[in-house]
Amino acid sequence: MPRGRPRDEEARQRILDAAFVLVGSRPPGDVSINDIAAAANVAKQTIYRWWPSRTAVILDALVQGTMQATPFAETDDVRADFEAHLRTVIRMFNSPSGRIIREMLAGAQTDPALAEEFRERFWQPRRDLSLARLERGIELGQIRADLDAETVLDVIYGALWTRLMIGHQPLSSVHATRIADAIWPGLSDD
Amino acid sequence: MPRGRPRDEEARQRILDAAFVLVGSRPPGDVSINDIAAAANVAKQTIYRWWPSRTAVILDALVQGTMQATPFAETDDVRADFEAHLRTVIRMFNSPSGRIIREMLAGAQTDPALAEEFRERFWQPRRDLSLARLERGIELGQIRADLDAETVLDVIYGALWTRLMIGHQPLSSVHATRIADAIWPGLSDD
DNA sequence: ACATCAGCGAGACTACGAGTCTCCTAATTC
DNA sequence: GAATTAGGAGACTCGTAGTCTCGCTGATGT
Repeated sequence: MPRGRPRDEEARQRILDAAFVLVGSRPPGDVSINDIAAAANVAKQTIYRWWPSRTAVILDALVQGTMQATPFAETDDVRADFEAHLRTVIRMFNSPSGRIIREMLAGAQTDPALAEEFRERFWQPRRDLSLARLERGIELGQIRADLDAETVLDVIYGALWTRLMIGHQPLSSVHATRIADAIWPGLSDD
Repeated sequence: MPRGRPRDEEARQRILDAAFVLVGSRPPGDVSINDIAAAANVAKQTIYRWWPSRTAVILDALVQGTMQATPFAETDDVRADFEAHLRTVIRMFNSPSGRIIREMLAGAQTDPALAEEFRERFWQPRRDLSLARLERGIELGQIRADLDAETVLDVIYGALWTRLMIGHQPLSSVHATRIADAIWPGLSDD
């Protein structure tokens, strides 16, 4: 046990919860670090003792609050699995998590360190899951083997991410089917 | 002719040029309105007399400086046209315009008015060009007619926009071919 | 018991940038 | 030449991220 008063784990949790709820429910860019501190019943310094910046807290809140939101089922129909996964991602984008992701992306454009952390902690783990499923689909002979895997994933999920960030069209679950309809004939190995 | 001293059109141009050069060449988020005013040899008030906000100036600079950067050739091979267009977009994303777009997207996440203006003045005009080419491809019998056009464009270009914003992988012109390779077999009408 | 150490709440304080205001001068119309 | 609007310079306000200080608290070590 280290010297001194131990960290208050409950306060830590209150901070992350408050960040998630506030940023997820208010107009984007509208939540200051003071707001989070007040909502968590915590002093600002307590936040800065454990996180290096405002965005770092929010990223933590996002990672914690969105950990299990997009599970990847594994049946013997790879297309169906991807379509189902697209639907979970769409639901997640339309939830508070979607707002938080948008804030993180905004920050990432002007803060390379945040961008790196976002990719490492949020983007890449999900990406790896999708990649594994894609490779399994190739093994199963359901997906062409001659394509660049990163590109295939960019194509599949890029449509969603772009709508999230540009907002040129609404994003609903029918979109999952439409994307699969457009892409799958070109991906399938027959 | 209206009363009073006429607007200094040269100053207007200097402001837009300075904004384009500065934002396009410096680390993102590193250009203040004072920097632009100084570089353009202009008083800050002169900027705010004509633009409502910092981001509005930069969006104007982007629109003006990127107007003709992604022309859409029309041959009788629709796939080749799209592939060529993807290459021009990639080149544009890797130019100063790309940095400016990233700043605008960052701002758009927290400023709905900017988001709307970005879509209207930058996104939609290009989108309309792509849409027209896509519909022409359908008429020519080179592209399936049963797909949702917006989704097809999301899929084609979303891969690029996502790489621009996430930065998980570099974006070079070989990517244009890879995207076409992955998508076209599913789009072509045969 | 008591000193020591680190965390906590409260709130003052600093740094910085967006946007406003003021003052004076310049260019144009009536 | 009076009125009007723009431009340059720079002070000013305001809000927020992040720092600092202070008195207090909950642990450990002797």
